[in-house]
Amino acid sequence: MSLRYALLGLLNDRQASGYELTQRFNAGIGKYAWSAKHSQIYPELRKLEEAELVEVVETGTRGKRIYALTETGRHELRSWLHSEWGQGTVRNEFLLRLFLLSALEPDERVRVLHGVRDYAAARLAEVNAILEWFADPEFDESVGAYAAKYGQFSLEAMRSWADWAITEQGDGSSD
Amino acid sequence: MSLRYALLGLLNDRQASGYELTQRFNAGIGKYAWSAKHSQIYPELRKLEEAELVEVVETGTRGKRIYALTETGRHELRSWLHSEWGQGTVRNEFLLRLFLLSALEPDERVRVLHGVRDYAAARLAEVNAILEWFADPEFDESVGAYAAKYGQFSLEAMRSWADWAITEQGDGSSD
DNA sequence: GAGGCCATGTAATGAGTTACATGATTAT
DNA sequence: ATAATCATGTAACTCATTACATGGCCTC
Repeated sequence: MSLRYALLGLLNDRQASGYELTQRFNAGIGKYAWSAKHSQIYPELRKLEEAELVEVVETGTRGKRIYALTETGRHELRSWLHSEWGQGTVRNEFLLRLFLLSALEPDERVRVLHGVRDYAAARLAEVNAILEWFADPEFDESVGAYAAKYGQFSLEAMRSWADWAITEQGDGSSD
Repeated sequence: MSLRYALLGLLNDRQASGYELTQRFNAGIGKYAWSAKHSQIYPELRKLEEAELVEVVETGTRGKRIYALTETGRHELRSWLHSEWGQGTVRNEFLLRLFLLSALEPDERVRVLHGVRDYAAARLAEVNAILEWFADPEFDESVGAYAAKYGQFSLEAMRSWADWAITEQGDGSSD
């Protein structure tokens, strides 16, 4: 059901076509929280329309259909956000790899850990750039602001963890 | 393919039956990184056996089959851990909710955020307990040690984020 | 007019969940 | 004997990815 709410949430921010929603899934949300391809998005929008949670507010050239939330849809989204937050689906290949790291020899592990730290640092730079963008007072709050800040905190945590893991391994060479 | 590697990784730690692997999925890995039900695990183990990545090393009463990694399997697991760590599958309902938080009115949002902070704090307590357990010198390193430490870092990040988000909302009442 | 992007769709396949189904062993 | 736990499996369904398919619009 999460895809459904992801779509409702994005449409709550502003109305959009399936194509545009697909783009947005490739950006923030898709990278960090929930991803979907157009082949899943288009049929889901049709279903949401049928359920009257969204409606087509404009049609354009070459079959373009712009969807917007209905009041029912907005209500549905909010009641989901109020429902239990614990333990939804979690699927994180990255963390899975961490769980299995002990399968490597210490020296191999250190090499991999350096890669992780670099990865975290690179992502953190991305997120910091986004946060500066949000700091511009021209925006007030868009969907991404909370998530971006969360990304900053958790990428810093990842980087710190990698540093810890590397020194734990007896290799103190940093950078 | 991740399930496959999750199983290989758990078996690398020590040999196990499908039933036991199912239990382990309900604990650490399943809670934080990757989950699976027995109905998916049993058939996958059969496939892994056919591919000679695992083998049955012991059969017990009532159809019990204990699997162990083969050399091929161990090699497969390691080469996966050496392959590209960037951007695997990410599916995190919790983070999705964060992305969509702006759909709530400020006061509702604060209420939800308090829930998030409490959730993070509770999970952090869990993880800290596990880490004390690992600190016991009787264990050296098992699968979970790196992951648990990562959990500690990232749950602290989540708690800090929630605190930040709550004060950002104009409600400074902490604890 | 060629190539890239906009825009939507369907079909086939694979991954994952829920429900159905069975039966042995252990503890009370 | 009854319930809980051990132990494995299959079937039906839903969710998600990859591949196939079409065509308009815009820029060079």
